[in-house]
Amino acid sequence: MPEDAEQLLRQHGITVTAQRLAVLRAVTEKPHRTADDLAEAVRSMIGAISRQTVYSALQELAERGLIRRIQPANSPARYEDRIGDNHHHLICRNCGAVVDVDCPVGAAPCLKPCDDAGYAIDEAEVIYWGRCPACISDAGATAQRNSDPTNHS
Amino acid sequence: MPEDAEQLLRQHGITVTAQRLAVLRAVTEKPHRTADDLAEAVRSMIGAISRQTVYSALQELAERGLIRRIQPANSPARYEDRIGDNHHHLICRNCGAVVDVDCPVGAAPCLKPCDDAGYAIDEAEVIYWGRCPACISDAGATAQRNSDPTNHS
DNA sequence: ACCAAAAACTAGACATTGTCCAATACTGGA
DNA sequence: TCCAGTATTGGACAATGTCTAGTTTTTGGT
Repeated sequence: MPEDAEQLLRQHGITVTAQRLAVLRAVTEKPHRTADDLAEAVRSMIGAISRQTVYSALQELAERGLIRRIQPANSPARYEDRIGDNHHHLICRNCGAVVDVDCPVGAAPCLKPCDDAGYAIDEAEVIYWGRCPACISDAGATAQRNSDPTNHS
Repeated sequence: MPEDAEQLLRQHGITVTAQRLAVLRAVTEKPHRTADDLAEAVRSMIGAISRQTVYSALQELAERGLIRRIQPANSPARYEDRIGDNHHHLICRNCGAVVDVDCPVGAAPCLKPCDDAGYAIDEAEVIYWGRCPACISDAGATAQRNSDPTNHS
């Protein structure tokens, strides 16, 4: 099975290493996790990885377009492998859970501002903020931030 | 002139202090600045202010709805006093310049996702990413990040 | 297979942004 | 004016990410 991933990396001009394969797999297995969570996941796959390597692997993968980094306010960056379809995100203000939502419009940039002020716009990033079903039913009582802000898509 | 601002704070249930007046004035004078920039501005008004006070003043003002905090990726939080009109932002990937853009739709939440996944959505945050006119004409040559990512609206 | 060059990995120090806390100073109402 | 309640301050701390120098691994040619 690792064949596929190896091919993928090579096709994108990325040299193949155990660390990068594991990082990519971790992102794929459960999207919207933080660098730290991913490092943990990778450790359970290959035993050990340094923090720095996780960061550089994620950066490399993101630069080459294999994964996408999302950086919600009040949260460390998160990563996902669903790319190229211009979807957006819905984030719970209370627990930080992230879910994907399809773009209501279409291809990027999915929105054009009335006045672009001379900017060359390449992306319209949309984040919907609200409360997730779990936090709504918890009625703001015991709910804390960061219960499991990941694979809710 | 400070009369107005004092009234404003009192009306919003905020106790009036020299620091808060200065912070509010700093935000108003030049929007989209960071806490650090604002601290500098305040110091030139009233001589001195602690970092912590700037942060708590900004938080207080934001909570009471007098100012709004925006937190673009790869940038410290920025603050603006234009509130209640659901406008969005256009940010230069190269220099970080921020400009306001009017919401192409109207009142918040200005967009409804097709599938809200059971979330109670209260805001759709839109950030347009691109390159500002200055960075376009600099043709990626000498341009560095953070030339003056502020009052370009 | 082997070797050299290039690239990636690692650990640790460092940078930035923001928060916590306890002591002191100020504000607003009686 | 005095007092209780707030706000301010500075210093330590926390979270996330980056830099760097040295070591290890991968790659491509023999």
